Amino acid sequence: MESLNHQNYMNEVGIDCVIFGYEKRQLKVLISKLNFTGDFYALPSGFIFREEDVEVAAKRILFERTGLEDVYLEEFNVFGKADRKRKEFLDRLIQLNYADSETDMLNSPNYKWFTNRFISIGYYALVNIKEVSPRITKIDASMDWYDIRQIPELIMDYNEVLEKAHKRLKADIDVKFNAFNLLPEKFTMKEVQGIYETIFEKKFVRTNFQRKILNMDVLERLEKKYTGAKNKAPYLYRIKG
Amino acid sequence: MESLNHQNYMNEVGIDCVIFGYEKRQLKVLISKLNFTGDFYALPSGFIFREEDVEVAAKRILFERTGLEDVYLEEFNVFGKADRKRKEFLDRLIQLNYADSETDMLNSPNYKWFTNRFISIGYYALVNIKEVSPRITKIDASMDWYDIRQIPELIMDYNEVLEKAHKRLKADIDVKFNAFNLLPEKFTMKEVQGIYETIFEKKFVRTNFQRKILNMDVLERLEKKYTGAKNKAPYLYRIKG
DNA sequence: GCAAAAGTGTTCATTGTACACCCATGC
DNA sequence: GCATGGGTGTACAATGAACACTTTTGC
Repeated sequence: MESLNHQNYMNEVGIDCVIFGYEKRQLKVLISKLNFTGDFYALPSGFIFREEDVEVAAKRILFERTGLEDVYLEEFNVFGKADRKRKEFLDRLIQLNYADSETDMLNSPNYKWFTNRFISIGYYALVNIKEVSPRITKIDASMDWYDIRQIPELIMDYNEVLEKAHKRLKADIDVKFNAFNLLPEKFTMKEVQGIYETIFEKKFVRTNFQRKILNMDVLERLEKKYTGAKNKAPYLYRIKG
Repeated sequence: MESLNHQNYMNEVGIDCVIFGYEKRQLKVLISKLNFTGDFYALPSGFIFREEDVEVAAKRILFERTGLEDVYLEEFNVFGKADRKRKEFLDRLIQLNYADSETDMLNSPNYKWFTNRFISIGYYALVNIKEVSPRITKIDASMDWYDIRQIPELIMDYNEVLEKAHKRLKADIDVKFNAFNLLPEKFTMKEVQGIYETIFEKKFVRTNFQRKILNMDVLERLEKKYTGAKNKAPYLYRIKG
């Protein structure tokens, strides 16, 4: 188990991130496979420096994992059960990876730190999947995008965390008009419709959808997009302001 | 400064409560005046035991202050700025109350504990004001209901906390149908309308309001309420389920 | 019967949905 | 011109707001 300088972190609070991306009519989530024997899948998470604002910490963690700054972020829930199955997960990890030196491990400061009771603050982020080059840390074997309909079994209570984030995203979209953050800066109405249809899992009538979105009065129309296709070129849009 | 057994509490996280009540067409909030020289007003708050679920802690704190169990509770925001003006408040309190022994005070464990960097989880509660007999603790001089339009200056960032709770309550009401929790078990439609008009600060047309609420399909109609007034007796309603 | 307040029905306006129609693009 | 897909207009339905009307209650 790698060494971690605990001193500088708050040791009762952490941050869990649900990072949403969109591609090919699929809503995707960034999930890490841990660099240990055994199939351990986790949401990107991190700790808060002693003198750091929580939101700043969330942005930092997001930057570390995606390389993105100025990401759309929303705090959606606190996970504060006393038992978040953290110990259960760690014991299994140690059993599979450190069978020989198990007793040493159980007495190490790292083990103590990690089995500490943690309250975590859940943030969800909306990113343009094309701009992200997932960065792995020492504890990740890989970081990949998973279709929200095909999420593997995650460690601890992360499946529940993910579910809550998804639910909250659906509720926010029609209120906060935030779906556009899943797209590049400029996009066509068809792309927006694709996102809505994917997230709500239903079709919208093209013409009425266009009016509905434009009536939100949050987009500005830009130049047309000529793709070379033999049909009328669609307008590009951008978030106002 | 009273003694507090820190050992059993998490020492980086706390809970702040915004307790809403309704009376005489006023939306009210429970605020404590601290038992110290100087006008220190605070929101009810508390700490979390090491092995206690956060939500359980919130319910416990609410019970301690109101004597109520099974209160409607909603987590609405995390307050995670590194500087929440906690030290600023404490220093002023000490200056006004312990001028003589100031240096001792600044070195006491209690002072260290209280000036610790705290992240707080904000809950708002909706209660039937008539059922509440506000209970003061040792640090409260009094606990009183304040009209939300006439809130005194609160310590730390509590005015901001209150504002966020109020904003969230307004947004939740039409989605979660939770306004009824401000009333007794049985209530008339006119009382419901009073709450809505107070919270949204506007009048509703009586007949349409009735239909709107009944169409939510969350109330069941009970017997009529005979008050002795010389007019048609209104029906009583209750939350379904 | 009368005044006060509760409950229901009816009309009109606003919004939402379905769909026809027209327009731009490249071959 | 023609096939393809984007943009606008229009008719109808559903919902919401304003208000008239009816019912109940106690004196």
